[in-house]
Formats: sequence, structure tokens, C-alpha cells
Amino acid sequence: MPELPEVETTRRGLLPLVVGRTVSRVLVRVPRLRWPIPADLSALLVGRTIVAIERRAKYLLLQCDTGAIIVHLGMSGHLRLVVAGSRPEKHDHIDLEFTEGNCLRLHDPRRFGAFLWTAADPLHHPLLCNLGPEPLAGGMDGDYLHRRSRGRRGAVKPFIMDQGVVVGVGNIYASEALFRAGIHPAREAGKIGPKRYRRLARAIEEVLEEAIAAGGTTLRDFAHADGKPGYFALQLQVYGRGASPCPVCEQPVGVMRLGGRSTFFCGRCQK
DNA sequence: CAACGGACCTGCCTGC
DNA sequence: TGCAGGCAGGTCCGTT
Repeated sequence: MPELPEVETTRRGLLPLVVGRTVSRVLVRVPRLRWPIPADLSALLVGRTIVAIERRAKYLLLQCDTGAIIVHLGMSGHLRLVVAGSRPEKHDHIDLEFTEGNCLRLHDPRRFGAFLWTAADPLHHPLLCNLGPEPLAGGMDGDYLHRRSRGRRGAVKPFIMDQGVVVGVGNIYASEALFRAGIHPAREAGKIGPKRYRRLARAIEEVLEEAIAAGGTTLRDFAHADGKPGYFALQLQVYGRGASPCPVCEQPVGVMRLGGRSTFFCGRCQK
């Protein structure tokens, strides 16, 4: 579910509701996520104040006065702020209650997400220290992608989804960005020239920015911090639209599998 | 290194 | 109606 725009939407939604709050109680209903939730989470967090919420790649970093909570939403997770004491639903695994009365609740049916604590700089955490540049922070451009792609024999779509190359691009926005750039998703990454990579870098930035502006993409269960959906699904050009006409040339949108993931493209507009 | 498949989970949809 | 199979927004890990 969450790619960069959904995680960023979550961050922006939580920001005014959570920053400055102090944890009064921690409830863990199901401790088994991708990695076990720290057994002493309550002892680690009660009494701490959340001073900032940052995002690195698809990770949310809830910075405390000392240390940080590292959250990943996996495929099916979302964070919402609810009234403390409200009845949990199925798959509501963690509650962080605040002294002010509200409660930050993690919901994640598939449990591919993560909820970890680090006392050190979270950017040095093993999960975060090998990530590529942020696509919306100026560290990623066409020349960078071109350089990183040299010698890569695989398809360009898995290449831009490689979080060690550039972060935040998941399965939806990879198809969308390649469509916008006119590049076929199966084209060999190492054989694409600098000019086309410049176009691709621009397309990635535009698609992610527009998706953030729309509040992300809700296909099934993604929800904002207040429970509302994101509306970028309405602007998707090819993702999930197999066999319907290409919005540019009206040829049916094609579907193929790349790197084990469904991939949508127009065989006429993308070369 | 790079590439690939399997693994981790639940829910939902399709087709028999 | 029931059940099997396939698929879903991620990414780590082991094997080639």
C-alpha cells in the first residue's frame, strides 16, 4: 500500500496532532510484525515526548527527546490518531496513548510493517543506512540515474524500484513514471541514455509530487491520519488499468510481470 | 556486485 | 455454498 506519497501524507497528517505529545501508555496487542515489536516498548516509550516526525524513504521516524521510533507500513499498514479508549478493530496492533488523551494506532492486516526503537540516530540504523537518495530532495537527477544504471542488465522498472538506487518509488508510481517518461518498463536499465534518464527523473518527481498533493493513492485500505482516503487513484494513467484504452493513444494498456510485480504500460507510447 | 525466487501474512476476488 | 488458486501498495535473505 504505502509508497512515498502515502507515507508523506501520513507524516503531514500526524504532524500537528502528535508533535509535542507525551506518551502515557503503550498497548501492544500483536507483537509479531516483520520483526518482533520490542518486548520492553512500554518501558522505552512511556514518559517520552515526540518532538518531530520525519520521513526517510518509506520509513516514518518519530523523533523523541532521546531516540526515535522507526515505523514502516509494509504493504497494508496505516497509522491513525483516534480517541484514547476507542474500541480497537481487527489488526489494530499497537496503541500509543498520549497524556492529552488521543491515541496513535497502528493497523496492519498483513503485518509486513515494522515498529522499532533506536536510541541512536535512526539514519544509522541497519535498515536505513544503505538507502539511495530522496527523489524530492534534490539528490536524484537524470545524470545520477544514468550513472547508477551503467552495467545493469535488468529491466528499468525494477531498477527504479531498487531502494538502494532511489527511494520511495513502489509498484504504482514506477509504472506511472515510466509511462509519463515514454520508457518501456522492460527496457534494459544499462542501455538507456542520459537524455531519457533526465526525462525519467523529472517524471518520478512530478508523479510523486502530484500524488502527495492529492493525498496519496487509496486502492484498498490506505487511510490518512484522520481516516480519509487519498485521491490520486483518479489520476492514475496506467496502473491497474490493464486492457482499458491508453489515455494518450487509446491502444489497450498492456500488463506484464517484471521482478514478480504486475506492470502496466502502453506498448505504443513507451519504447 | 547483480539478478532472481522464496519468504513473511491476511483478505479479497474469481472460477470451478 | 465451499474451496482452491491467484493476487495485493514491500523488502529482506539466501542462492546463483
